[in-house]
Amino acid sequence: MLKEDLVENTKWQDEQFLEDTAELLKALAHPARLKIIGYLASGKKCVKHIWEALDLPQPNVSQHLSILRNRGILGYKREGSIVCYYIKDKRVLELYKNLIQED
Amino acid sequence: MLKEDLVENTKWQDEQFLEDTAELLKALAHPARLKIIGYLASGKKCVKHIWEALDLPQPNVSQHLSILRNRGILGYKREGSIVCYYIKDKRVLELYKNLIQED
DNA sequence: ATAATATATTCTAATATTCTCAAAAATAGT
DNA sequence: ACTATTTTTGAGAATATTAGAATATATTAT
Repeated sequence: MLKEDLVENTKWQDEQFLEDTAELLKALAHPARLKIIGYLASGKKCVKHIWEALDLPQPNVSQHLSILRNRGILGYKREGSIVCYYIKDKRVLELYKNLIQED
Repeated sequence: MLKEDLVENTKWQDEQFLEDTAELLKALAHPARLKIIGYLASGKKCVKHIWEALDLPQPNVSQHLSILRNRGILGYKREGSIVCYYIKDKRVLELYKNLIQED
């Protein structure tokens, strides 16, 4: 993206974009939810593995998963008695990559 | 960034990274503050121009500016009787570019 | 049907965020 | 010093978010 594009860009005038983007960022703006994203960045994982790996109480993780799921950030698939989550929103993966960049 | 890097990446285990990043995202996760970032993306602007351009009450904008300033996202410079703000944190500009990308 | 395992939902108390309005600083010009 | 302009700060109520406990649901095996 060129600097000119940024100067001429008028996305910030689009209230719908602002609201949607703020919602997206709000969903990500929590240590536990970022942790979930980071853990899922390497691929689909089931709920039990998630809360065990993250060392957080199961209901708490479940709440955060539902927030991320409801905002369309995560997708899930039931596989028998277990449920596996994955990052559905590609933009979020890009954002996360951006965030872990050292600079 | 290669996919392997994402698989092997362990940033999500770094509690300090999680907290700092969540703070950063929380600061951005508001329509008015995103609007400010978008407006400033094209360069330094003074406060009056900001709240006029954004069509928001002046004290409200000032509060949002102080949030962004206190988190080190914005810098400012007094020029006589007016104060001008600019995006200081380069990561935020990168993030914003990422967010306005159509996909 | 019952038990065991895996996951989700609901409620509550504590805390944080948000907006609005009023008042207070800071600066410049007269 | 007085006034106008610009910007910041504070108090208040309204709303939202959070963790944690208790409970509920779904699936599988016996």
